[in-house]
Amino acid sequence: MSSRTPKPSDDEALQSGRRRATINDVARLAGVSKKTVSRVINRSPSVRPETREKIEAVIARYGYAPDPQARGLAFRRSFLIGLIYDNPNPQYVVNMQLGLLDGMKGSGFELVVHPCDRGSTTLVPDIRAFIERQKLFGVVLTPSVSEDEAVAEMLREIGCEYVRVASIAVDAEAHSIVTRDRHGGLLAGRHLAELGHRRLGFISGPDRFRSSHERRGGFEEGLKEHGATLSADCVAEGAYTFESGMEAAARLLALKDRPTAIFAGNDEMAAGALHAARQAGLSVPEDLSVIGFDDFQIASRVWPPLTTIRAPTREIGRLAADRLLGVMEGDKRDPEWRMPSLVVRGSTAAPKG
Amino acid sequence: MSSRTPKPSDDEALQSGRRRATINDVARLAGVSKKTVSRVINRSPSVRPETREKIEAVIARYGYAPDPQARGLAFRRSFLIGLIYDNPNPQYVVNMQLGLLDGMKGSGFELVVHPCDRGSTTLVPDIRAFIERQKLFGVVLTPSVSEDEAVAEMLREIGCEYVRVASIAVDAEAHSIVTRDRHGGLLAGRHLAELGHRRLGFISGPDRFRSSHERRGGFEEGLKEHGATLSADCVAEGAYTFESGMEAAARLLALKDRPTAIFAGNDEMAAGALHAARQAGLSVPEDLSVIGFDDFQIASRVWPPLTTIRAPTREIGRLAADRLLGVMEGDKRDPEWRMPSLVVRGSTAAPKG
DNA sequence: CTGAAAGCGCTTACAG
DNA sequence: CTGAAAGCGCTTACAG
Repeated sequence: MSSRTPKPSDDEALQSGRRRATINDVARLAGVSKKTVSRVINRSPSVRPETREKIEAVIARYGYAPDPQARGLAFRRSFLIGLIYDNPNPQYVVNMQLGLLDGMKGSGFELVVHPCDRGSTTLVPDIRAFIERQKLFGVVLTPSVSEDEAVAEMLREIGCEYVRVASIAVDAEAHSIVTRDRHGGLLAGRHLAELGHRRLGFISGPDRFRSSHERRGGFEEGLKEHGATLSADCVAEGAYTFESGMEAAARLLALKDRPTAIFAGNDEMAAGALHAARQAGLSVPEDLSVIGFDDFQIASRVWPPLTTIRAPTREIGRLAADRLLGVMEGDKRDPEWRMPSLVVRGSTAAPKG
Repeated sequence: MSSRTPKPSDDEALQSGRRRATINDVARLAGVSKKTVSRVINRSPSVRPETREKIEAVIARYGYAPDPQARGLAFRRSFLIGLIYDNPNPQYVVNMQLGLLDGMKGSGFELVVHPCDRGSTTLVPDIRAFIERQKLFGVVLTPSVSEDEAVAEMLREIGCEYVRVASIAVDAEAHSIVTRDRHGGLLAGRHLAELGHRRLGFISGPDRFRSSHERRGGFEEGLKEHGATLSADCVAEGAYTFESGMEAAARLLALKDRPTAIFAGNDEMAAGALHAARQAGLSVPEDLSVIGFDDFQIASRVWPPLTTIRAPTREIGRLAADRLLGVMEGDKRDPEWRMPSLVVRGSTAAPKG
């Protein structure tokens, strides 16, 4: 029986730390039932203060920590949170993980990573199997899989907690963290327009990423404030990769009336644009201004260092974890800290002449 | 009771997929005891073929998958594998995770990530608490925390399975994956010496990383093959970061008799060296050759693209998972696929004159 | 406010 | 080769 009286040797093992304390040990040592210990663990209000203190003393003395597996089995739900992503950028993934871990610190939850392929025909059942097998407490989804309605639908159906990180509100507030990419695009447009650029180029991300459209929309807005516009022939589609950025920029730079400044949808593509400019014999920023998006490490490694829009990915991850764990009800912090912001470096300048 | 006869409504739920099958369902439906089902799950040889087939048919029919939490509780061990790391490079971390996931695919294990701080005074107890709380099946450690003997000692003490990824054999073969950084260094030295360089510079990683020393040792070996040597004044210590590489390179380039080629301990520092060269008014590779290590994305993003040593991090991760899960006994593949290799790009050339 | 019983879904001895 | 009983460490009704 689980509530049997332990043999003397058992207690020795406990004392010496060779055996971890269980709820039964705590109950016995505190002279209460395990149910009452359970109440303390789960912060039930209906425990007499003296009883609570007595139990907490024993818990502290023996360094008792409830077994997440046993609790999970009884709760029919684990203490694991899944990060489901298809964004291939390592820096994005790591920053997001760090942010989630920031928010989960001390919560007793652990982070399980689950890359996926948005293009897979078995995407929804695969994710579902992952969640049900591990009985995940909840999941955090990042773009572009966060923008998949079929996935969200399935999550609701099986009753899994979830938070979707996306550039616009794709779900109820309790289920989404909005990254405001549009605002970042606006800052980029404003910056270039203020420098005096009037002939502008844009390299978009892939169509399936909502951020591609938001960044462009914001960009056009920013230009408009200063009477500039983005003409359709100056838009090239990329894939958020270095190579695609290089190719797209090469196309834009081959135009008879080439742009004097290019806004690339992310830093990787902006780095590609830098290479394309070099191959076209153009100097940055003298002949061409380039601005990126993300402010990942690469932005300051290339030459010239990229002016870019800083996306606070780690902070966003922290918010996502906070929301998932329900500790974000009363967040009254300045919302600015989670907004994209402009970082000016050496790749942008006023146009010549 | 767990073996009670289910109510009709229970079976409906099962049929429709609203309820997941348990070992009791499978046992009842197959007309055997749950113990026998357990034997099939755990691949026990002592089950009659016909019995096994009958059970497997039911398992397939209902898509039964054993609950890892319940199994874990009974086994006193979870089906989680921890990645414990302190390497701050996002690309390294992500590549390693992908490799581990490659090796874990289909195994039923999940990956839990656990960044740590090697400098923390509570490093060992923190890791220990993480492992014991989650009852991890095992852990994979990467440099530099993989090189910490106190951590390894604790792992053995608590009987946790582990694999240490390191540049040399720091442990018994069953517990280590060797990345052969020395060989990579040798390729770098050979390459530069073959190009004709005789005055060489080296930017090392931090002292606590064994790879710093291995890469240097190999480098000197490679030079020696061609009668070249690394003089002590041409060695600068970095910290595997971009900024440290920039500073270290600046110091080397300020020498009266400056080197014509620099081997940086990793790509990040090599990128820093490129910036330092530019600031010193030197062209790469005309005035200075630069070679990195890792072949992470950054290597092909900077200008000129870096000649570097490719470290097969993802493959190494796969090997680590294979070893941890014990599926690597009979690995007869060509060991070359897990060796560092030379990738020649635009940052190296013969010295002038 | 507190507890005894039953159960979560598995496995480990122990029998036979 | 197979099974009934007890247990892993918790929580959920249900009592009182």
